[in-house]
Amino acid sequence: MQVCFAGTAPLPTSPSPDSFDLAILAILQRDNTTPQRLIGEAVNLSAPAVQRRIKRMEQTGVIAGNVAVVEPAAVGQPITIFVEVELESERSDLIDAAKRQFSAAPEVQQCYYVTGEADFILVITVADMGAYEALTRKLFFDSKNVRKFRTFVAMDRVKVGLTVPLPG
Amino acid sequence: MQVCFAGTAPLPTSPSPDSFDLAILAILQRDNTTPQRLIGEAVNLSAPAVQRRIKRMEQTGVIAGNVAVVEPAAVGQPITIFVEVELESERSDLIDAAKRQFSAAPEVQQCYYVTGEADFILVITVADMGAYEALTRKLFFDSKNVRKFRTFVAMDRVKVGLTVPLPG
DNA sequence: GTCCCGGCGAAACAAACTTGCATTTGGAAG
DNA sequence: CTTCCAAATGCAAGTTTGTTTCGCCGGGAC
Repeated sequence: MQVCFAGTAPLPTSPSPDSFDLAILAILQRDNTTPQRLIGEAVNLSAPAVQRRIKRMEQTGVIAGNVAVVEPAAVGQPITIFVEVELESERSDLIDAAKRQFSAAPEVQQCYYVTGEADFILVITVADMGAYEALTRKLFFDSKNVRKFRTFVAMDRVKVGLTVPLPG
Repeated sequence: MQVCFAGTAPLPTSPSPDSFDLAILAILQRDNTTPQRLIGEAVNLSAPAVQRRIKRMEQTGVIAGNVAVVEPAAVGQPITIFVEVELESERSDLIDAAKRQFSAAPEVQQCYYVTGEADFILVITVADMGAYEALTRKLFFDSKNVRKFRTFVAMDRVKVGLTVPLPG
C-alpha cells in the first residue's frame, strides 16, 4: 500500500535528505547489494523512485562511496593499531604537511585531526609488529615535528564499520 | 589477450587469496559497483571467473560486507569523537559486558578492545555535543566499571575508510 | 481558473549477473 | 614415464537487475 501520494513528499531540492532517503540509507549502509525492488517495498516507494533518490544522494555526496569491506586478517594484515600523535608545532603549514604525510601511507586506514591531549589519531593496519616499527620510523621518528606518540594495539575489533546512526 | 592460461593459477582450496583475488579486492574496496567485465579486463580474467572469486571470498569471509558509505555531516551527524575508556576492573565478564554495552549503542561507530594505557577506544558519531554529553552519561557515568575516559573531538576527518593495504 | 513544474508509477530497454558445459592444466598415483 | 583426477578457465545461453522513457497527477504562481 502506498501511504504517500504523488507530490505530497517532494524530493529535497538540493541537500537535507527526507525520511525516505534516510530509510534508504539505513538499508544501503548495511548492504548496498540489496535490489532496489526490495528497498522500494521496505520504504513504500517504487523502484525507479528509489533509483532516483540513490543517484541523487550519490551526486550530492550524501553517499560518499560504495565499497566492499575486506577482512584484514584474511589478507595478511591482522594487526590494528591506534596511535595518538602529538606535534611539536601547530603551525598550520606543518599541520597540513602532517595530514598529507599520514594520508599518503597506505597502512594508515583512518586519520583524524583532533582537539584534546593529542593532535592526530591514526588507525593503522599492518601485517606484524615489525611492519609497525618500520612505519613509526618513517612517519614519526623521521619527522622533526612529532613530539611524541602513544600506541594502542587492538586485541579485539569489537565493532567495526562506518555506519552512521540515522534518525527514524 | 589472455596472459594466464587455465590451471596455471589454481584457486586456493579454502583461505589465502592469491594475487588475482588481491587485485580484485583492491578494486572492490575502492568501488564495488565496478562491473565485473571491467574488473576482468583489469586483472586479465573473464567476467565469470571474477564472479566466482568474488562469491567465494564473500562466503569465506574475506569480503565481510558490501556497504554504502554515508557522509555523516549530510545526515545531521557532523561530529566525530574518539574516546579512550579505562575500566576499574579487567575481569573478563566485565570486559564482555562493556563490549556488549558499547556495541549496542548506535552512536558507537567503532569499538576496539586495546592494550596500553586504555582498555577501549571508541569512535562515536553524534549530532551535537549535547548528544555526546547524554551518551557519556549513559555509557560511562552510569557504569560502575568505568574509571575514567578521555575525549578527543575530531576537527578534520583527514582520511576515513576501511581500506586495507593489499600487497601488489 | 489556467499554466508550469516536479515527482511518481508502469512499461520497454539495456546491461550485468548467473549458470552449465567442454577444455586445458597441474599434480598424484600407478 | 604414463595415466588419471581434480580444479579452474572461457564461452555461450538464460535470468535477474538496473536504467531509461513515457504519460499522469498534484501543487504553486500568475
